[in-house]
Amino acid sequence: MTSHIEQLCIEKGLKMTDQRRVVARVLSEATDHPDVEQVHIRAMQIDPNISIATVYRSLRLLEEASIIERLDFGDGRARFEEACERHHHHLIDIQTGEVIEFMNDEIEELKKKIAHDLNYRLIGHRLELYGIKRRPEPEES
Amino acid sequence: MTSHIEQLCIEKGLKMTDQRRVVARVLSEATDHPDVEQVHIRAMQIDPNISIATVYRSLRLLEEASIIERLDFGDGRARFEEACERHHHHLIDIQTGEVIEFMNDEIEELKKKIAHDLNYRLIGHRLELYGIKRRPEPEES
DNA sequence: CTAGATGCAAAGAATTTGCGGCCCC
DNA sequence: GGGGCCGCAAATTCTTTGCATCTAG
Repeated sequence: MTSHIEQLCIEKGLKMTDQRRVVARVLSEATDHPDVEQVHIRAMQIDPNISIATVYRSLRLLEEASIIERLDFGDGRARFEEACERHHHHLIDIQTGEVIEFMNDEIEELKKKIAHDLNYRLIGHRLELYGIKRRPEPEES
Repeated sequence: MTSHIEQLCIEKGLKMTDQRRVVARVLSEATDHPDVEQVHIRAMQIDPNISIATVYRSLRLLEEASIIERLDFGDGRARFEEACERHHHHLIDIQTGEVIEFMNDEIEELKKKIAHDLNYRLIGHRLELYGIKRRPEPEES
C-alpha cells in the first residue's frame, strides 16, 4: 500500500496528499527514468484526474527533499529517478534510448581529486555516456 | 580579419555570409562559454541588425559541422565553445558561474573501459563537476 | 475558518519555423 | 530570376504560475 518513496516522505515530515502519494508510487514502481509526461500518464492510470501541474509540483517537492533526482539526458526534458545512496551514472543507448546505470569507484575518486587539485570542493557532478551496443563479433578493440 | 572559426568553415565548404562571419568571429574571440543571448549581444556589437533567429541558425550550422560544441550546464540554456581536438570537461563554480576547463586522461580511459565492459561502443559523453572554491585555509581534507 | 493543495488556463523561457523580401550568382 | 539567407513574428515545447476553488483540520 505504502510505497517506498511515500515512506521517505513521511519520514521527512512532508504532508502527503492523494496526488502526492500517486506520484510517489509511480516513481517507486518505475524501473526506468520517466520524464514528466510519462509520470503524468502513469499517474493518470491510478487517478485519472491528476493534473500535469500537480505532477510538476509534486516532482519538485520530492526533488527538493532529495527523495528523487532530476536527470538531464540532453534532450530538453527532465527525467526522474529515486535518489540512491550509492552514487551512479548513466549510459544512454543512442539507438534505443535505453538507459543503463553503472557505478565506478575509480571515477568517484578521480572526480574528487580533480576538483581538489583545482582548489575546489566538489558539490555535484554529472556524467553520462552515450553509446551504441557492440555487435557480438567485435569490429574494433 | 578572418577568424579561426571562419577559416574552419571555409575549409569545410560552408557558405559564409556576413552574419555567419560575425557569429564565427564572436565565438572565436570568446574565452568563456556564452549562451545564445550572449552570442547575440556580442554579434550585435559588430552588426546591430543581426537577428536572434540568424544567431540560432548559424550556431546550429556550426554545431552540425562539428566546428563548435553545444554545452549544457543544466540551467536550461545551451552554451557554446569552439570544438577542441583535445577533449576536455568543465568544472562550474556554483557561486560565481565561472567555468574552468580541465582534461584528464585517466577519466577518458575509464569511460571507454566502462562502456566497453557494458558491451557498448562509446560515441559521446559528458562530464561536469560543480563545486565551490576552497578557502586558502582548508577546512576539510 | 484558514492554510495549503489542486486544476485549469494563461504566462514564461528557450528554441524553431513559416514566410515575405532581399541578395547574389 | 531562382535558390538560399535574413528578419520578423508566430508557433512549439517544456515548465511555472495566478487564481478560484476545494479540502482537511
